[in-house]
This record gives sequence, structure tokens and C-alpha cells, in this order.
Amino acid sequence: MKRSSRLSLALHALVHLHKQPDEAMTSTTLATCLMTNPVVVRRALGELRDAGIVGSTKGHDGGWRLLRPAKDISLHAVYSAMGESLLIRTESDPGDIACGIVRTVNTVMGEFIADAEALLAARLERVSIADIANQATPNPLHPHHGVHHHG
Amino acid sequence: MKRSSRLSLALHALVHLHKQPDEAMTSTTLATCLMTNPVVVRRALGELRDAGIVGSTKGHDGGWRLLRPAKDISLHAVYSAMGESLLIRTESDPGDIACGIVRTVNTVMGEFIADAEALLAARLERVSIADIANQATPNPLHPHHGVHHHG
DNA sequence: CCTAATGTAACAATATTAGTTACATGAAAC
DNA sequence: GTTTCATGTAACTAATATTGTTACATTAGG
Repeated sequence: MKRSSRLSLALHALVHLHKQPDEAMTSTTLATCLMTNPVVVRRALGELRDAGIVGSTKGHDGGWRLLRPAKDISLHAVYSAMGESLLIRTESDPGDIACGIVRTVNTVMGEFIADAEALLAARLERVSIADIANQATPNPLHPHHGVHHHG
Repeated sequence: MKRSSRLSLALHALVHLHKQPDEAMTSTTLATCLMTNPVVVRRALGELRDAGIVGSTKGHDGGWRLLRPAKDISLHAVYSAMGESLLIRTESDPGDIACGIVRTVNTVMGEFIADAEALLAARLERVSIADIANQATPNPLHPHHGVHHHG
């Protein structure tokens, strides 16, 4: 697995929920689609639940569903809900603290990153889960039928 | 240590080389300033040497020096020389390969990242090592004397 | 009260990154 | 030419971050 698979994992799950609006999907079902563990799904979606993006219900016929239309869920909302960023973290540069250069590099880099962060946030705000779903070109071998039986 | 300290490490080293243009600095001296191991310094600067940004000489009075003025070394040159990026890598999303959604998420994200990469590259191109050095506000407690005896 | 779901803590496994040791190579000093 | 001081690099170890797993508590419905 690669770094920050959490992000694509969450997006993947959200698109699934969007495509199946009628009934809640369980963590186990999603985990099968995402080829991971139900607990990992809960952890990721739990953060989105705290941000009011998805809702979860326990017990019979419980599971996850979107709390608002996919077109109203921006990628930026997802990312900030998960405390993630597209940019690397470059805080806390190693180096002798008595050396002024360290702090200068950190300052310059920090400003650059903050600037870039704002730039990307604005762009991510303009992309929604619906945008991703609409671009979904079904796999010619396994077209979607609403139910996802993993291969 | 934080992720991609390699980047700030390299920048830190380059500013040191810029501030000391008269003689070469050894990996050991730099390692002391950067609070790391000489081999780590060699690994990082080695990539910059391959890119023609710095030069190294062996033997007595050997070490590292800049091969061109600091104002002509852009952050983008440094980053691409090291094969690094300011953006996270999101390649190879986990998920069932038979599920079209996986590929769609990857496609959309990939395009977004590529776009952002180009954007940031252009911005990094406009910042040089000299820009960082000029912004260096010396530590009031330990002003620079040219030689860096670590604390 | 049994089943099916989430919630979460604690732990194990894995992957990534940084640090270290060891030794070969090359250049200047003596 | 031999010694010394430097880089070059491979191999290994250690530390860190991430992901996966197990176990069990909680809640809802039949």
C-alpha cells in the first residue's frame, strides 16, 4: 500500500455510497470492494461522519450512507475532514537550532507550502464526488449492476 | 525526523555552501550543522552533484561547493534533482482491480495531481537558494561567524 | 435474547525512512 | 610512495509511520 491510501480509500468509498443511495452499505461490504479490513473502513469513514459528510447506523440494515448529495461533497471537504493534505509535511526540519539557516529554510518553505495549500484547497473545492462518479467509465469486463460482488 | 527531511536538508546544505564560497565544506562539517550523519549528507548532495548543481572533490581540502551562483539554483531544480515533489504520492490506490471506481478515482486524482505539480513547479522555479539566504535573519543569540561549531 | 451492525482500544505486521558501519577509491601533503 | 583526508557506496541496523488484525463493548432490530 502506498502513502495516504486513506485519501483514495475514502473517495472510493464515497463514490460507492453515492452509487447505492437506496440502502446503507456495511463496512464489511465496502472493505471487500476496497480490498481492506472493515475496521480500516470504519476509521476512515468515522472521520467523515464527525465532519457530517456521512452517517452511520448500527444494528440490522445498518451501515453507511451519504448525508448530502454527492455534488455537494467537495474533495476539499473530504481532505480537511480527514486532516490530510495533498502536500507533504515539511515541518520541524532537522538541524542545529542555533543555526539561523534552519529557521530561514523552514520559514521560506512554510510560507510556500501555506500558499500552495490555499491554492490547492480552492481547486479541490471545485471538484465533487459526483464529478468523480460521472467520469466513471465502467469496466468493460465487469460492468456495474448496483451490487458489488468482489472478484 | 519528519517526512521528506531530505528536501529541507538539501536546501539547508546549499545555503551553507552559498555562505561559504571560498572553501569547500566537508560532509562531516555539514553533517554537524544539519545534525545528521556524513553519509546522509553525501547521499543527498550526491543527487545534486549528478544534476550538476554542486561539485565534490576528494582528498585534502576536498568537500562540496556550488557549481553555479545561488541565484541560479531554483528550488525546482533541487527538487527534481532529488526526484522529490511537494505533493504526496497517490499512485497505486488499493482496491479491487475489477471495480471501475478504483480506476476512476485514480484517474481523476492523477490528473489533479499532475496539474498541481505543474503549477507548483512554475512557482518553485521562481525561488532560488539566494532568495532563501537573503531572507536569513541571523539568530540574535548565535550570530554567524562563517564557521559553524554546533551547539 | 439473539443477530447484525458500528465504535474503539490494543496489538501485530509491514513499509518506509533515517542512521550506521565498513571498506574501496582518489587526491593532496609530507 | 606512504600517509592522511576526503568522497563513493553497499550492506546492514534502527527508528518511525502506516496498515491490518483481534477482541470486545455498544446499539438497534426481529
